[in-house]
Amino acid sequence: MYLCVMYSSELIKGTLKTIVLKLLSETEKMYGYEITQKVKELTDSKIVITEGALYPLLHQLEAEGIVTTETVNIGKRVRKYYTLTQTGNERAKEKIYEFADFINTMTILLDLKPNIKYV
Amino acid sequence: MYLCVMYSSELIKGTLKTIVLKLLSETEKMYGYEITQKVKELTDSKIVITEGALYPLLHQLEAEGIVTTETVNIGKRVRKYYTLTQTGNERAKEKIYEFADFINTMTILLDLKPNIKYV
DNA sequence: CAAAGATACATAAGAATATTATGTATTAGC
DNA sequence: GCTAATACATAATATTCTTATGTATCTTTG
Repeated sequence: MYLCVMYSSELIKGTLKTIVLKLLSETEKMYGYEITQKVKELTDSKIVITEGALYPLLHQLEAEGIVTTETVNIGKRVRKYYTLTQTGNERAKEKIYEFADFINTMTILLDLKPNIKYV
Repeated sequence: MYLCVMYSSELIKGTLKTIVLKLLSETEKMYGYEITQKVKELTDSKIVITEGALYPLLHQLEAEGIVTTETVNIGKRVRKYYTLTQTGNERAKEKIYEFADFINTMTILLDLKPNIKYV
């Protein structure tokens, strides 16, 4: 699940998958806890992913063939790494593009940043 | 409810309230069907609000004191206008600001548009 | 002028996703 | 030795949207 310190929880619903796919598309392989920490770090604690949302999602992604897993023993503790499959990489690109487009649409709709110039 | 032609529905969850509050903050008073048409028009049919999502939300906003209603008879048909209260205006500003900030965070997180210049 | 589509409201059952809570266990720091 | 952090997992609940259905009027078009 999400636990969002700054934003109302309803706002963030549905972005978790996009975030996870983006991180996995950059880092080759990551484990669950690592993902939560990375998101916290990158968003300055504005978005904090909780386990109740993350783990079920990761299991779902695995079931769909979006990721493959690899279990590694760190001492006596288990760590489960997730890696994007080829399909997963495509899905990641699609999701990120979709979100970028969504941001554009919402920016127009909410009349935000009326004068943006890409340089 | 939402019925989104272009975006996956999960992505848009939670933005409906922000959209409605934004439109009402611009137009003084609007009725439900008008809101659906305006959103459709402004987003080029990329976001289409459906009645099953919209009406319950409007009723909820009324119950919370965010909007007041005014029923007008157009011929034999009824039209229910919604107007933001003072509290509603504040909530609208908050929601829009929150979403703008959320977009910024997500833009960083997803590494979108690295070089934007505001002119 | 009849049918289809648009206008205009409303609600209810179901699905999807996140929240909250709980559980287990190891490791690090104080 | 205790607390916090690391690391996994799941289950009950809540929220929000989807899908479906219902009623009724008005407009357009063949």
